[in-house]
Amino acid sequence: MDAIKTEVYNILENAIRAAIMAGELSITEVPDIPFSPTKTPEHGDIATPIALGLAKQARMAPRKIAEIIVKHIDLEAHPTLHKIDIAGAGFINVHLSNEWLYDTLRTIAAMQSRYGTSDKGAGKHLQIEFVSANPTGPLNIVSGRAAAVGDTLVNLLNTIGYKAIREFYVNDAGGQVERLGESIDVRYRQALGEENLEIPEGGYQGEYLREFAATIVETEGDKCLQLEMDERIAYFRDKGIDHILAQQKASLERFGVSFDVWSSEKAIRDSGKPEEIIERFREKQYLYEAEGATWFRTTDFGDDKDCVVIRSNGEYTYFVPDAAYHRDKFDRGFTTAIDLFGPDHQGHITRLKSFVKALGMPDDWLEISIIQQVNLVDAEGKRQDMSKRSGQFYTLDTLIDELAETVGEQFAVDVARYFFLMRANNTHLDFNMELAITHATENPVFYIQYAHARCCSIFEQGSEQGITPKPIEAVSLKQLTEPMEYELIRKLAEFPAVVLLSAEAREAHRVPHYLHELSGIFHPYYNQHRVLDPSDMEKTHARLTLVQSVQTVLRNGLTLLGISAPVSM
RNA sequence: GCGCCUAUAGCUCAAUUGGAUAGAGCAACGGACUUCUAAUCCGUAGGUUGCAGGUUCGAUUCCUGCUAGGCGUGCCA
Repeated sequence: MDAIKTEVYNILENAIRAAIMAGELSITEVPDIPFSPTKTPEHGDIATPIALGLAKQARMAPRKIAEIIVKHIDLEAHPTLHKIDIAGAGFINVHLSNEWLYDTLRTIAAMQSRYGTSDKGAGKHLQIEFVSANPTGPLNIVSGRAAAVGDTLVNLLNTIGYKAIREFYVNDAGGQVERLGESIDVRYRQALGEENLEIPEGGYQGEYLREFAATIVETEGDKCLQLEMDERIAYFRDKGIDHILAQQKASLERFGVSFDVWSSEKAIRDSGKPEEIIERFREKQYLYEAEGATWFRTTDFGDDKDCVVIRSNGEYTYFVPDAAYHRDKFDRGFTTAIDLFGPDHQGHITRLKSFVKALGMPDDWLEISIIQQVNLVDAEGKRQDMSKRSGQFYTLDTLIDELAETVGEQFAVDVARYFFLMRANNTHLDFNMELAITHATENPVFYIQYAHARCCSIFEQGSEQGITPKPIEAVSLKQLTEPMEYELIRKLAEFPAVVLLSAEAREAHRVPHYLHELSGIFHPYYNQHRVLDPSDMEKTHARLTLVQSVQTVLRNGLTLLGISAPVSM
């Protein structure tokens, strides 16, 4: 599609230039020619509203302009063009010749799993940071959404030629992990029979810490009580971080997400970089002292309030290591860093961007996108609170467990990933468990997977009848004459553009929608037109080639999403 | 109070970044298995794109002001 668009662009550009030369269009220079999507085959394959855009400047009716432009195009000289129409308010609709359709099939056949790739990214290094959940509890489903989105974005970016990596920032230092240590301490002592103990303010109430404490009692008995309280809490903190981090990793692996780099906040704190950051901020006069604390002037960068970077007790707030961490990313040579934040971090966006700017990095180097909250809706349609502190959160593992009961482990992961990916990042997502479980067979992901399985089934059936697909050079593609076949190929041709757009806009949800649309053409086609027809082998082979292309695109698309492409269902 | 996000069919959401008649899936109703898998297909119905202005050839998309919901909001991360 890209090559053909360029070709059409050039043809149109030359036509406009010729019209200007002939004195028929009173405009000074050839503008950018926009293409608009064609929603129906009647509008051709490539359309442009360029005549509408020129109307004012040329002081002429759009349709008249379109006529002039089209007059300067010699269809005979361009075999790829079938015909050109002027329609509506002055749209120029370009219909391509069938040869273009066949080329699409040839391209897919030649590129196979690489169909959809491009070199737009030119090998630039990108880093996507996502999930980055505190090591204080199991991953909840918002983290699951972030994991699915981040993982897919990396796939998409790598597909269009970037070198993108997945990174997880572990907040293994600071107040929250101290509360973790204290909470484990309480559970540990409770497990040993001590009474009248309560989880401290800001601590973690979840059942998982009770279980974890029980395993400590099992392996170490009561000997931890011999430690001083401070030492004991630090011991439990470190032990807890290791344990919970391992759990989080296991959940992510189960979900099909593996990170390339795990960064540690503690390591950043210990590296001396926070001190350098503070020094630089101080030099540039961004800091001031007030109320016993050190503040950063985020208001200089458009925030509504300044923020504390060094607390009155002398400790850094997490802003400092976070700023140091982002400086570190920059120093590692990434051309762009993309952070996927949870909904509770939106206040952090302006601050972090302020730090990035204050540290002399380019404005657009850091992209931040919020993965909005996931509301778990239960059978009664009631929303459930998923805060970690409340202790009644719903974890990613629980979600997959519950789905797996009905559809099995592999499909559970597939369904969850698809549900998380099908919505735009910045919209709130209602995850209706009841619907996902009881109507599992009506899930869009099955619709797509079934389309793929059907393709496979056709080949299996064919080989039983002794029909094996021929190489595309030996196939008479002219046999593909049905409108649905035309529609199908047009859709297949869109795939690389969908991948490109999706990656550049950081909008993973476009891919699931595309695959659903493609399946929505294939299923009816399958129902209405027989592929294997022993009485017409020419047509059979042409259709097999088409089905192979559909299969390839479905598989490539599902792979991008981390969803399996089953050969049978 | 201030900031960010959201508002589109009864429900959940799309709409190729400003283009042509705003599209899918659920839910509802009526049909199709002697067929390459019925996890499918065919048909019917569903809309003042939250409200009011503005920008222009053209707005679901951009701007302003409202309304409603969610989230965030100076020493947690």
